Amino acid sequence: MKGKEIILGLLDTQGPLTGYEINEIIQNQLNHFYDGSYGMIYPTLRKLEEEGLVDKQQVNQTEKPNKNVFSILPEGKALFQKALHADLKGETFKSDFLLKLYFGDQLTKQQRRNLLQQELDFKQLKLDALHANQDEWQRNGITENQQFTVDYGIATYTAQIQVLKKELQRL
Amino acid sequence: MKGKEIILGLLDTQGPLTGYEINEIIQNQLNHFYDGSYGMIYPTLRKLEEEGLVDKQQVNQTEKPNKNVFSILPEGKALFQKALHADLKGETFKSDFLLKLYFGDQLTKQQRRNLLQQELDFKQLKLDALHANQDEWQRNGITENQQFTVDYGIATYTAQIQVLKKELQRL
DNA sequence: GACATCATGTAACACGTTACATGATTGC
DNA sequence: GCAATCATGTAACGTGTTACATGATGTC
Repeated sequence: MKGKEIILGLLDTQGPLTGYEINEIIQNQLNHFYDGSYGMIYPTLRKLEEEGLVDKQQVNQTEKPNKNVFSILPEGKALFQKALHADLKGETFKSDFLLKLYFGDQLTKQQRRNLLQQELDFKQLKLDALHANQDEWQRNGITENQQFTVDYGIATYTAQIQVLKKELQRL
Repeated sequence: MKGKEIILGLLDTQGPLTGYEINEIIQNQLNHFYDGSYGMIYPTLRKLEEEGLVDKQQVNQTEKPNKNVFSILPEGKALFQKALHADLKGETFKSDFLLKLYFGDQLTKQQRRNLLQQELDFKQLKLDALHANQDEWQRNGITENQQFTVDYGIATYTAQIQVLKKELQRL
């Protein structure tokens, strides 16, 4: 699944949304298994509209800036269903941290420690955010499957934090 | 770090290599934190040569097809060092599996089970490959840091396999 | 004769990133 | 006056993917 299908999926399961709201969901709920930005969201929404897969409605607001609310159309729903039932694609993971360590034979002990510590802090932040967000999310309703994606993320981060801590102690 | 720097890094740390050998290393040793293919390797090698960062030498072989062996040049080494000491970039992770589950409220129980089972099989394969490869790798020499990247991968996959199994049992 | 391994490459395309550019409203 | 939040978008670029295209040598 790519940006296009993910936006369709969000519109299909959460109802009409603005580009801004789509970004919020991606940053908060999909953060640990997908990564998107405005630079992808707005151009994609425009394309989806051009292709007749979504519908745009302008909403004027007085206390806030005006906004464009997008709704999914039947053609969009069909395309999303197709994507949802397509063959499972492999995941991609790229880690600058592991690459640097892999090549980092020439690094000093202090530089290695720094790398490990930075990565540890980073992962810890991610884990905290996941926990914090889960509480928020549960109040607005979360499905069993979505809860599982959170559990999966927590388990992954927790295991990684453990390995990082262990290695830091060893050094 | 991107393809360009990774290839430079491999040539710097492992000595002269062919495109084919670079691919082998990426598939076997970097597999769990980087993903590259011939479609990236050969065009990148050509660019590196054009930029004067690597040197190409044709080697004729009798028992095997002829090959092009690439060596890193001082300019290439400098660029690689720069990349190695640059700020740590965040990682990217994209999981088709988690995306489908996230959106998969409408999926039947059987479809969910299939997804989980497929992902479990997939992760198990990755873990087995990592273990198998480690043995091979250790014989040819592995640095402490490289050993850590393996441990990190094993810990991650193991944790994920556990969550997947638990969820499968629950269903 | 078929298959695995070694070996190299291109062309067209898709996709997303980065940087830029703007601006209203609310609350401190 | 300033920061935070809400809100939208484009242009240029970089990077990698997909599909295609080829072929030698060794081994079962």
